[in-house]
Amino acid sequence: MAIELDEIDVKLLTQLQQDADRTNLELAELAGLSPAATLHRVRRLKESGAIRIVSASVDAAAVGFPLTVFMAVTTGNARATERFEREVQLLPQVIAAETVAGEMDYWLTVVARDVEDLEHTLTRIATHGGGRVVTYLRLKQLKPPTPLPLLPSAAARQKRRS
Amino acid sequence: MAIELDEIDVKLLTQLQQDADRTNLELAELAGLSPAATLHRVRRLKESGAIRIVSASVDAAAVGFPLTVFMAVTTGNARATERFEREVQLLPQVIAAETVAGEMDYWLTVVARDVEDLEHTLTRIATHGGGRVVTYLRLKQLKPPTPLPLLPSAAARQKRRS
DNA sequence: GGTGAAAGAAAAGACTT
DNA sequence: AAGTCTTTTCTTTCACC
Repeated sequence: MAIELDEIDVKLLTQLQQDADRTNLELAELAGLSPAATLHRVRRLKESGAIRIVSASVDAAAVGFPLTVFMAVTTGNARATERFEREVQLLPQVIAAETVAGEMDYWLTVVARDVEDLEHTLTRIATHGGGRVVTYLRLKQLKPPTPLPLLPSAAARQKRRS
Repeated sequence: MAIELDEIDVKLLTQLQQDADRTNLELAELAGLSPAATLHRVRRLKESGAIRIVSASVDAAAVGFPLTVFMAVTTGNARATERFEREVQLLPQVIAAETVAGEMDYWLTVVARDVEDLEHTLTRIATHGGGRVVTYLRLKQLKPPTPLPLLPSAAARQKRRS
């Protein structure tokens, strides 16, 4: 199931999660590998699906979205759920949505230019299948996204020993 | 406050949020701009802080973390809060944390290799300042992270007209 | 702030160990 | 699977608009 990673893969993935805006040469030096081998490894990590995408993280507040709100939502019957899921896809202010198991059914990330914009999105959700909706206004990042605490897989360690 | 963006900036930011793993040449073509001008624009967007970081998004499940859990947490007094915030920074399984205003005080993203690993993290949080803790097991992505619904700023539109 | 051309750097590929 | 070398391609800088 899980992709086998050796020490070098772990190094590469950890670096790339922190900063993917480096040249292959810099990355090679950080990993203690030749540039060609590094290129090959990184390509394999992308092809295997370990690396999903490389993307630029934009500062929402800096580009006109001072409000970020997290919303926990429940839906009722199947009809409401379907309506809700469709609305989530349609609303551009909903920049991410997850299905969850627990006290609520969905977790949304919503951005807004101002309170009016936010209220509009909230209303749309409430009137399109949203049942109970709990909102949390994002105040600040306490811990900015960190790399996954990766470890070389047992198989990779074994391989290295041989 | 907000950085002024014109139509081209919006195009570039939208593309880079979706895929930053393109050459400057490809990006230039998508934006309808010369490679040199594109390079200049992107550098400015990074320097201005509109682009925070460029990073690789790793598939947690694919690299050995089949469980992702969101946790809403409240803390009690100032002492508990301080302990909690310290613990969040220390636990590598907590890969992101936000301070929020609303029914709860914090929103955490936690990854785990198995149920035992998850239980360990939960216990650490509960015993280090965590008050009420509500967990939501992530089932699936309903809407994968989309680019911000950016618009050219009024000033930039004005400029273009002149 | 944009364009176009030239120099420098990096990535991709073939071959060797 | 990794290292070296060569070719190709991209990035970067500069002068000019």
